[in-house]
Amino acid sequence: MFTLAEENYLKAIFHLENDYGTGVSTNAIADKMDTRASSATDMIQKLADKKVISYQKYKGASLTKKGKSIAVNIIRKHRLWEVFLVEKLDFQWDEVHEIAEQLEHIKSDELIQRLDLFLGNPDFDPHGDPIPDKNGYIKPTEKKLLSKLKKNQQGICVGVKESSAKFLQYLDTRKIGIGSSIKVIDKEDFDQSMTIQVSNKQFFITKQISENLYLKTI
Amino acid sequence: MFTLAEENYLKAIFHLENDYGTGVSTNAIADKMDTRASSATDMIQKLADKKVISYQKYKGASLTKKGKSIAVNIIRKHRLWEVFLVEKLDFQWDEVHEIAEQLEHIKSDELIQRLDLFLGNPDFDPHGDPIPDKNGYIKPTEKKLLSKLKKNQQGICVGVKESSAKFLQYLDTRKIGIGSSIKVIDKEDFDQSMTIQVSNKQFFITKQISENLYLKTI
DNA sequence: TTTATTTTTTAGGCTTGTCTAAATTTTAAG
DNA sequence: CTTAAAATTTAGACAAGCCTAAAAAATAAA
Ligand SMILES: [Mn+2]
Ligand SMILES: [Mn+2]
Ligand SMILES: [Mn+2]
Ligand SMILES: [Mn+2]
Repeated sequence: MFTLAEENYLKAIFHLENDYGTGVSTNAIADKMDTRASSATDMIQKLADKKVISYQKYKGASLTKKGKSIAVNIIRKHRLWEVFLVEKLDFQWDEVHEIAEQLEHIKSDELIQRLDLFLGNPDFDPHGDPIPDKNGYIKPTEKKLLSKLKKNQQGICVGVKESSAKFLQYLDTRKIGIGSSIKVIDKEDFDQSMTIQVSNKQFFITKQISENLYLKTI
Repeated sequence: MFTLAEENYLKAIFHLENDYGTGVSTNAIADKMDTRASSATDMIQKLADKKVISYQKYKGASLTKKGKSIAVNIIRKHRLWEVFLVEKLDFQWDEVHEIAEQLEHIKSDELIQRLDLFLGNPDFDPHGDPIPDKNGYIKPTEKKLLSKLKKNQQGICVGVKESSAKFLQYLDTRKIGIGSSIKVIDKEDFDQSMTIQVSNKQFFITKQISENLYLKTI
């Protein structure tokens, strides 16, 4: 059985490997966990002892099959609970992450299986992130950052890269959400800023925004 | 803010004061928490420092107003989650306690308020225990142990004193649940055993059973 | 290819919550 | 009232997770 801290480290390593490739540095882990490098080293050594990561001194860490499976299961729980909070309890998408951070550690396979059923076996969480199935399989989806689109291209918003409350609230003010149709009206070469159209309204966004919105192009 | 361990001790002290009166002994607490007396003493001292119990060396502990309020809130959360598990996820009443023991520590007032609403502001949990309202008020209900009934008296089962999975499963085999109508057909003076009737079936129960079933007499 | 900088690990400490063993206090017996 | 037993507290230790400061290794610069 794994402690809350261990589970959080495994999840962090999973996301880091996902985002930046295999072999995660001590500093990267410490950064993500908001702890000191020495604390990260301690935990890395413990996780290596438990065979959930492979690790050689100074060479970074990678999840083993077992470690990955644990991490994915936590992510599955996190995302299912987020769906519950939004779909059943009417929370907004910017309010659910912190609560799901707690709920993801509740230990009961039966609970998650029943929750999944209760929610109608959803494929995505409120932020557009895919929900791994009970075997840990994550269906690959083709999605593209808005920043990669050229003038006159368009698509449907299917996810956010950043999912901080701040960013999500910004999107709310612009009426952008999962399912929104977005078209690039104009793109500035110099700073990658864009004018986009969202349901007959046009406005200006910076690169920082377009780099955090995933679209499915049509 | 209170740690998980602190919350569990507060809850234990609340239940002990409820069951056996004010001023709870170190041993009683250690017993309920399944720890050693020395560990209980450590925690008692910490909780006294935090002003959530009043305590004098060798004299036992009692919850302060603040401590009681924290304890009741945890119990509220526990019971609401139990309702959720049974009503929404179709768990049996003997399967929910352990999961609720975890869920009761999730920290979010908003979550509990919304959960309460989602469940239709239930008054009782699946074991017949009252759910404190958000101000910590517990509506007093008149209920009587089956063991107190005399021959030919009857009532409706409104709760269980013991709520171990074992006991609940025993009740299931006899088709006894919340709402069941129970009549005392015969009572043996010597050992307090009874013959009872539950929906046109009669059977024999020991004192140990009748002392753990709450009825509302009619 | 040395030297300087950055990254990582180690050493030693702290807090929480637990334990065993021993000391102390209270309560029960004689 | 004195002694024995039971309850409670204290002392000292340990694991988990974190920290700071210092040492060691890897990487970058000169
Ligand atoms: Mn989240
Ligand atoms: Mn999410
Ligand atoms: Mn319960
Ligand atoms: Mn209950």
